[in-house]
Formats: sequence, structure tokens, C-alpha cells
Amino acid sequence: MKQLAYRVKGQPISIHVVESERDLPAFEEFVSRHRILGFDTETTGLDWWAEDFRCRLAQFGTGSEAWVIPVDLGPAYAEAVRRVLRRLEWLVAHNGTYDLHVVEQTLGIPMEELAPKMWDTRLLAHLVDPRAVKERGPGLKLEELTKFYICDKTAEEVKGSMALIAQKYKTTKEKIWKQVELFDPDFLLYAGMDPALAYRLFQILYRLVPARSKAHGLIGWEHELAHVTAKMERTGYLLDVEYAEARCAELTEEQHEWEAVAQSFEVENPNSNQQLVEAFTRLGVKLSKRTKPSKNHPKGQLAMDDDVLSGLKHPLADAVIKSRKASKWRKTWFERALNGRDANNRVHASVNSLQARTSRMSISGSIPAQTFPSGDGYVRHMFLADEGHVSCSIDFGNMELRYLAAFSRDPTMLDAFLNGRDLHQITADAAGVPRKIGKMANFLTVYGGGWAALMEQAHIDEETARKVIDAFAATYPGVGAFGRRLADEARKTGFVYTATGRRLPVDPGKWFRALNYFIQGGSRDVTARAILELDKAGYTPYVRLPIHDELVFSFPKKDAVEMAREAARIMEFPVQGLLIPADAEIGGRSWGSVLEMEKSKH
DNA sequence: GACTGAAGCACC
DNA sequence: AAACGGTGCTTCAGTC
Repeated sequence: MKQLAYRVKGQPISIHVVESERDLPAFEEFVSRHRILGFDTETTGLDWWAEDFRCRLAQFGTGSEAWVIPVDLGPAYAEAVRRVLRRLEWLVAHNGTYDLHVVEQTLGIPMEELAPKMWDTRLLAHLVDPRAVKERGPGLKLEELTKFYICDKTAEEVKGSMALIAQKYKTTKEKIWKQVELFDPDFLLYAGMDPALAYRLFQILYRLVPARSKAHGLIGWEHELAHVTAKMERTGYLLDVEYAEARCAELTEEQHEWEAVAQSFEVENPNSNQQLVEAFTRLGVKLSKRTKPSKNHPKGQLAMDDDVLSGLKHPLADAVIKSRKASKWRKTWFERALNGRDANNRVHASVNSLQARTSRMSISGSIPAQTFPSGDGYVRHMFLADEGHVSCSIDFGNMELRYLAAFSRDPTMLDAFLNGRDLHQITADAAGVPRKIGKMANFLTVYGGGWAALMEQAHIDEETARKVIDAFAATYPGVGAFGRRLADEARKTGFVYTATGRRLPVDPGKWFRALNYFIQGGSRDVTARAILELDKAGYTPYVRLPIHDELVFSFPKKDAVEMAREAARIMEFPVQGLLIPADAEIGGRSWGSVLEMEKSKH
């Protein structure tokens, strides 16, 4: 047995490293003295679905004592870890859903068995303060939280250690996890500290969760939700490899075609705005739009975005737009999915159930689904319902605006939804503008936007924009009053509380954002509720992804209509007496076909 | 090579 | 009085 020692703010943490099977009884004796322990794993990478994925170390610990078990050494170690995981009453892990995948894939304990007894410090941290470091918050990563809540120096050392180890092995931070010697003392120290820090964070964070959040049962709720989304991650989404590869080839060809055009104007790299500005200046084209001011460029740089380029009506501009797009679409969506697929051609997204500062979920990794182009099925076609299944999408109708109507109690807005009137048209009529602009004004209100934003977005003059915003305020006075109430609360307390008792911090001086946070966070909770209710009804195996106000399903073909109807009924939810309806759309085999089906109806 | 900020673009 | 909220990914350009 190897012993390592570390100090956090003068308090010792002893790390015991099991080196042979003879050490295992001492480890199990340690565990038997505790009901709850911090837990973490070190693996060969993050791709838990890969065939060559291995768990290398498993670590357990209290705030002052940690044990490192080299599970990669043989079945006896894995068996001991399995026994211990099953015996412990509670586990504490940071981003525990990842460890649930690891344990399931490499040790064979189903997620369903461990999930009910796992506490996730990432979820607790979010309930305490959801802000990223960039937003002047504590952040959500273990290192960030360690720095904020425990000790600067420890965070730096632990964070920096893997980078140093990678240097020592003359490799990259990405590859080090596979290459580092199992008993490298630096690696063992890094590994042993993790469960100890998670354990300490748990003790600190639990009592910092707002009483109001606790009273609403948010802690348990978020844990349940995270486990359901982890099951979705595990299921993965079936990839149409042929289709994806064909699109890659197509887009590569397209990109080269347009790059050649750009080169004929002596632009080597269409992604370099510097080169583009030079080229257009050479060609005598006047540029004026600037990007927002920054440190290095106090006046902003000359903008080269789609808006500017398409306005130029120049063959170079056209080529740049098209080559940029072809390359981005291929790399971000098709290649990402192809590279992330498992042996069964399934792709596993990261569904981060509690991510944004407003609590919205995010989806990242191999399926950044929240950003898939929505115009047609070009990208979504690559995802297939299972064999014998069809794709189905169920989305909430007007979720955020209904949520706003329900809580603001504005009579006109409420009436519009209760009696099936066209809200966008009502706003448009009040201002004497086309419906499209009325719609923009409605959404802009949810975001806290004013006339300037409307002017920019709708390409209208200032006078018209002001008129529309004024008309909105006059038509829905309850919305303004509600927004002011939330802003006042934020000004006094620094926070806005959502209907589920979640505390969301608002930046000083930006109190108007309280309304958006309330709506955005509240709407997310309606989707979260739907996910949990669907899980109880046995629907999780059919759910592929949540995307804000939409859930995508794969249903057996013969039962699809009935299952879709039932799922939509489960999802629908009344807030403050106003129903947020859910509408099901069934397509063919591919996700993209749902969009086509929808189009053909209208 | 790693990291960061900015710009750009894809969404709700 | 006046305010466009929230994501993820890629690339460039500059720094360490």
C-alpha cells in the first residue's frame, strides 16, 4: 500500500493507494466505517460508449481520507469496487452522471441501481449559484468550485497537475488519460483529491442551497431529472451513416468550389476577416458596419458577417458565405456525429440537464442538437428512429409567451391564449404593422429588448420601432407591471425566484433581465416536469433528446399514433390555470422527415 | 501545444 | 431612463 499526503488550508488529507489484492480488505474496512463517501473515477477518455473505453482508477473518500483503487489491474479490484458501491448508503460525486455511465459500462452496475443514492455536487452548486466564472460566479466545474469555496492553491495545483503530467509524458492533455502510468504518484494524488474535494463541497454546498429551493424539493427533483437525461444519453440516437457521409462529401466539394472563387480574388482563407477586409478594400468596396467594441479594438473591427456580405452583392462575398457555410455545416454537424458514433452506429449526446444560468438544459458533444438548422431536414435526416420505429416530435405551443401571460395575468394576453386568438396579430394590429413585426415585438419582450433591437432586427426605422414598442406596452400593461415587479425584487435582493423556488442571480444594473430569467427558467421547468412525468409512464426508452420546448421520440411504428397522443397528454401542463399545450408530429424513419411532414400539411 | 477573447453562425 | 435573454462549436489571432 502506498500513502500520499496533501494539505488543504493546513488540514491534512491522506491518500491510500491499493497496490495489491492484499490491500483490499483494509480498503473495505475503511468503507465499512462510512455511510456516505465521495466517489470519482479516472478513465481512458470521456467516450464511455467506445469499445476500448476503460476505467483505470476508482476513488473513494471523506474530506480527510481518500482511497485509490486500480481497477484496471484485474477483476479482483473491480469486484471490490462493485461490492463497495453496492454497500454504501450514499455516494457524492461531481457530475455524477458521468460516473454512472462509467460504472455501468465498465463495472456492470446499472445506472438505475446507483442513481437513487448519488448526490451530485454539480447540481447543488447550480442551485446555490448558477453563474459561470465569466459571469463573475463560482463556475460549475470541480476546480472552479474548489477555488471559490475551498482553497485557491488546491484548485490551481489540482487543475494544473494533469497538464504537468502531460508535459512530463511529452503528450497532450487529451491523450494523457490513456498514457499515464497507473501508479504515477502525481496522477494518484490528482485522482485521490477528487473524491475528497467532492465530499467537502457537498458539506459546504448543501447548506447553501436556498431554503426556498429546498422547500420546493428542488434538490431531489434535479437529481431525478439528471438521471433520466443520463438514460437518454445511454440510449443514444441511431445514425444514418451513409446519409451523413454523403452529405460530408457533398459539402466538401461545395466548399472547394467556392474557395476557388475566393482565391480568384486573392483570398486564401475565407474564414479570415482580415484577408476579406483587405480584399474588399483593394476592390474599392466601402465597408462601414463595425463589430462591438473590445479591448484591442475600442471602435470595433469592420464586420464581415452574413448581414454585411449578403448586402454587398459581390461574387466574392457570395463565395465567402457559401464556402464558410459548407465547411461549418460539415464539421459541426455531420463529422461530429460520425466521429462520435459507437459500434452500433448510435451517437451519444451530452445532455446537461442543469446548465445555463437560467437553468436551461444544454446539449453538447456529438449531437449539438439545440443548434440544428430548423428550416428543413438536411441535418436532422441523419438521425433515425430505431428499426421498425418512426420519428416523432412533440413540442409545446407558445411556451414562453403562455408562461408570461399566465404569470403576468395581463388580461389581453391571457384572453388571447384562452380564446385561441392570434397574439402576434393583436400586437401587429395595435401598432399598425405587419404580423411578422408584431411577432418579433412579442418575442423581444420576453428577451427584454427595446425599440433599438426591434429596429435592427426588423429593418424598420426608429419611429416605427418606437411606435410598436409603445403599442405593446399599451396593449399589455400587465406584462410591463410584472416585469417591473420582478426587476424591483431583483434590485432589492439581487435575485429572481422562479415558480419552482429556484434562485437566479441577476447582474447589478441589468435588473430588467429578471423577467427573462423568470420565463426562461420557468419554461425549462415545464419541460423538465414533462421529462420526469414521461419517465414515470415508461416513455424514457423512446425519448431521444430534449430541445428547449420540444422532445424528440422514436416510437414503434404500429403504436406511434397512440403513444404520441399519450405522451403529448402527459407533457401538457397548466400554469396558473393556463394550459401549455403539447402538439405531436409523426414523421417517417428520420427525424428530418418530421419537418417535411409538417410542411406538407400547411 | 494550450489557452483565451473575439467574431461568426446555428438555434430556442 | 433604458436595457436582446440563453446556449454550443469553429476559426482566427495573439500570448504564454
